[in-house]
Amino acid sequence: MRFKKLSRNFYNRNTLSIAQELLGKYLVRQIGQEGQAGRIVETEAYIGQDDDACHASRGKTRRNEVMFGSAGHAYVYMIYGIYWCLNIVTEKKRFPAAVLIRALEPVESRRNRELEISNKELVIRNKKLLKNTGQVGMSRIKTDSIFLGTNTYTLTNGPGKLCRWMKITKELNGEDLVNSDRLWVEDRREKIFKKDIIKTTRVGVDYAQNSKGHPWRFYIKNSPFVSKKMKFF
DNA sequence: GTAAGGATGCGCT
DNA sequence: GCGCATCCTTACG
Repeated sequence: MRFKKLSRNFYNRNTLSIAQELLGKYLVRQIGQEGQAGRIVETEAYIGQDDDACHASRGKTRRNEVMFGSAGHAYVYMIYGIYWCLNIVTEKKRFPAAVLIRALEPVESRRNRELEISNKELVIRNKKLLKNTGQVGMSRIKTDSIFLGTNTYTLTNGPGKLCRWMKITKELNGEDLVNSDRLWVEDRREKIFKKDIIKTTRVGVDYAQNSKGHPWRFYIKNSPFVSKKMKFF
């Protein structure tokens, strides 16, 4: 393996720091010889029982018990009867907190056989294309694109969609991302600067009277892959 | 462009 | 029963 998986120490910290530092890291899914990787471009923090938008706010249940365990594990839950969402557990044991992965920039799919382009080059290439044409080219994930009948652009710009693309389901609930060979996050040594991180309120938590206004959503400025519609130009 | 509604499982009151 | 950390399609102007 070329890149280092993020360690327990990375996850066993303050959730707001982790949510921001996960931007620019790479989520990797491996299924036998197949797999996908995506650059994380959008996250949200859910922190403890005082956060009334957090699933753990009303205590420990069968669904959310992973959040109460040690950091670095996957908390996967079903939403609206159709979609799965992926969180990564943070903070010390017994403190329920996690980071929701909301959007990726897809960079690899081993169902394609074009593996010669480096991720860095691909990201640069996408930025250039975006600047010049307002479009993003994603030749390497053509197979998935055709399979889903949609643009690569809109393949992973939402928590439900990225799980669909990566085949993340209940099966991975509780998976230890520090040791897993099925799902992990790796550092490809890309630095995201503070000035390029947008902080705003979390999506879909209007019901949370106390914490709905907290600026706990983070995304990479100007990324066309975030879940909310972006204004170009 | 915006708005409304449907699909659908399951956790919680 | 109700409502959800979603997403897509349809119906408007």
